[in-house]
Amino acid sequence: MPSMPASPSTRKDPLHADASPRQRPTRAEELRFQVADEITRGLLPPGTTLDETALAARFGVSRTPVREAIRELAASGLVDTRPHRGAVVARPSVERLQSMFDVMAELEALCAGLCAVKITPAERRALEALHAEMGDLMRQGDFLGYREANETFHTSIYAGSHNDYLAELTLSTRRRLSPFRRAQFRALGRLALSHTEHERVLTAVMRGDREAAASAMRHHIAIVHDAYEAYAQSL
Amino acid sequence: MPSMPASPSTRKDPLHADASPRQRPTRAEELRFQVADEITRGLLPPGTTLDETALAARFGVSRTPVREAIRELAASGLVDTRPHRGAVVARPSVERLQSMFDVMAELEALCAGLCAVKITPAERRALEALHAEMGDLMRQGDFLGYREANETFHTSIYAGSHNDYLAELTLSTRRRLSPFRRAQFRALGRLALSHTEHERVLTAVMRGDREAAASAMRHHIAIVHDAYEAYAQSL
DNA sequence: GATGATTTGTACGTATGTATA
DNA sequence: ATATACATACGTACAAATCAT
Repeated sequence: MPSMPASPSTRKDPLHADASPRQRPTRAEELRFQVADEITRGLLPPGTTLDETALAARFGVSRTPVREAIRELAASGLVDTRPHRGAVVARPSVERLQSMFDVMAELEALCAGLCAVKITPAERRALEALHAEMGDLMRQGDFLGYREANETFHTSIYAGSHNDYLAELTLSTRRRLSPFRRAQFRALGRLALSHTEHERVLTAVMRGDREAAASAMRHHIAIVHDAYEAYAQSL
Repeated sequence: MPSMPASPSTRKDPLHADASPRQRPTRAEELRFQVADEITRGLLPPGTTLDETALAARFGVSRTPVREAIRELAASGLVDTRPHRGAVVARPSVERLQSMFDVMAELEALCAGLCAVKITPAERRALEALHAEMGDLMRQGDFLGYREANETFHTSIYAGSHNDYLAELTLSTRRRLSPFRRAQFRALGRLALSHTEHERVLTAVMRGDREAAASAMRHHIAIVHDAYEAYAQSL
């Protein structure tokens, strides 16, 4: 009795670098995943209040799993909760956003640096192939495709660091920031610039040059950051 | 061990470095805080199973807030949960522990580096005073006192970075690692060495030398790490 | 500022899945 | 392997706090 179209066959999200060893998913877990996805995709913009009863009704479950999902989202930083006052999608101040971006740049740089030293031949090939593919997507002006591949590129760098904890921290930070990076690749110029930055990261990684890789990635993230400072103004 | 009933007067938490704006604490929040504290203090060693019913009975509440507290602890990484199979205090593998220490060193180094550049005069004075005090504690062989002051020293460095998000990440990582650093200052030699390392960090910070501060802190954390590698072996 | 409506927090009962004999 | 015991997951009812009037 699928009382709700809880999306049994939605498009499989390739954004699955979670730490939980997927057993049979419980309702609370599905909810958490679903809501987290909607937050990062921008369907639930920062500041949106998350009404327990409404969510429960929407997903055809009781409030209990909804509450647990919200708790977890709060612990992961995607939502803010205040006792007896409900939960809202996190809406960090401009200062905090700046902090997060600064840390993001350092974390990504650390990943890239470690990646340059620890990447395996197989990962190396995959990364090169992905970069080439992204070149095509860029030339075709396929913003959506590039955006998706870009996620894979970055998570591949995280994985290449061969430090699981670092990869988790970086991915978690990336997700927390994703609601504020929606308009990232709107212009073709941005896309080309991003690709050039990637190129620098990639060559440094391929050379095994840790410092250069870190530096190039730090620069790349800073560029990305500048791209939507305007958005932050609107807070 | 007086696992008293209801206990409406459990308000003795002097360990408040949390990010949430303290309203009236809810039961689930108190539980989370309490259990987190017991985990980091080593009273609930890694691998301990957290029985919902037992915890509920022990704290004189129903299972509902216990479950929510456990969920949050799981999201923060202090406990591991598997669907329908309960929760246990996190017991990372040696490899993962290594990952976490490596990241810890980098995060602390980043904090120290930023601190060197951004510290305020007031913070500067407080840090110097604290360091001097720790010198006394060391000479007196006051392990417990030093240990406590050491926490303050490090969190002061985090705060001095003036990057709230970085401070949170670093503190969170420190907490996750604390169950594995229990035997840290057992020998006087360790204590003296720690103090010398702090001295190097401090002078670099006072000089405003970002690179030196980061480097000194990275080295310090690596030392600390080596100090209880033996412990990790026992996993 | 007090009161009623609404929402969150907690207790408890039941169902379901896991572990053990 | 089947059945039994038990812990967890979920639903529902009620209490408490917030907010709207």
